[in-house]
Amino acid sequence: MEKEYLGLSLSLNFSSNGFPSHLSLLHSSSASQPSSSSCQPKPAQWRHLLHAHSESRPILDVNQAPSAAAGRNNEEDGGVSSPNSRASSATAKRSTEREAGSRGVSDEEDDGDGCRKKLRLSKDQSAILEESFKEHSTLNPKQKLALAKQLNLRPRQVEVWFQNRRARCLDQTPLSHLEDLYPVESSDATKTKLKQTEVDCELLRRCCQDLTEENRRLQKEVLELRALKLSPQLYMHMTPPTTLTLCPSCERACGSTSAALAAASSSRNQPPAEYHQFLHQHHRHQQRPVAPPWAPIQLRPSFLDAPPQRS
DNA sequence: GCATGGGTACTAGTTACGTCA
DNA sequence: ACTGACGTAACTAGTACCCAT
Repeated sequence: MEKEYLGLSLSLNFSSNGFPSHLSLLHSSSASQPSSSSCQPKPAQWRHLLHAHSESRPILDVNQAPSAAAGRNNEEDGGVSSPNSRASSATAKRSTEREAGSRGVSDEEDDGDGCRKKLRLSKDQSAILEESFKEHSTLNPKQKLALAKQLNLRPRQVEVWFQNRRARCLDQTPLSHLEDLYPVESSDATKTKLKQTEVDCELLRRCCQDLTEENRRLQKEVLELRALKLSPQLYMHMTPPTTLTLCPSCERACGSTSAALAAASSSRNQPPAEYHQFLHQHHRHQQRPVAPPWAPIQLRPSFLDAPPQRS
């Protein structure tokens, strides 16, 4: 599944807590804050409400093994044909339930226990699951069944645990390549998705700062060049270069600026190397971290005539 | 070879329960 | 005893891929 992670806009507005608005939203929702729409019961809530009003079912001890849980449907324990049968059947059911308007009720009857009771896995169960996760972060149907049998859980529970575990563990993130450029100190060694989102946010904030600074510097440079253009006696003394040379102080072509100068000089027959040296003599080069790995700044060849861009 | 539909397996996001300070 | 924060099990919705037709 290929995803375009770097489609993020850099025109993010950072709120007072340092998070872009949509990330703040993510942050808050992950912290289980009730959403605005929670006034109206969601399907699961309907299910819960329905169950709360029906006293016909006995309360089950969900920490008991499936075989011991009274009334539980154990169809999955033999789920050879459908390792993800519950999810799949739920997916298949969704459309029909939507049409029938009987959402949520049929699941109960399939499950046998009605409401969502939360199982707390024992330390042993968690340890075995962790061990298994270290070996392979995904399970094939056989492994899932074996693990479920070993742990006395339903295969669906093992499956859910692995899904949640994968969500919690992020080794590679879309912005991980920026961490070398912008090291972020983290107090906690364990990477959760939420923590990684915070780190990503910090990376983007720093990149944004750098780009703003770069933009300011370039605008200043354009102004200087424009002023230079208006004083003809200055480049009367300059000899046109035959080749474009590297800047001796920074040992690079000074990024897009020199490229734009080269482009401009090729069309205007102006001396870029001398301009460059002049700039070095007249203002200090800022040594920044390596430029962020996204699109280089494109300047029009006629940028010397263009009015300064507003940031 | 192609379109199509069903099944499967996954991710992202959300909800709700259990625990703890 | 109560409460809010937090971790996480369980859920929904959506998507990609595979395979049979």
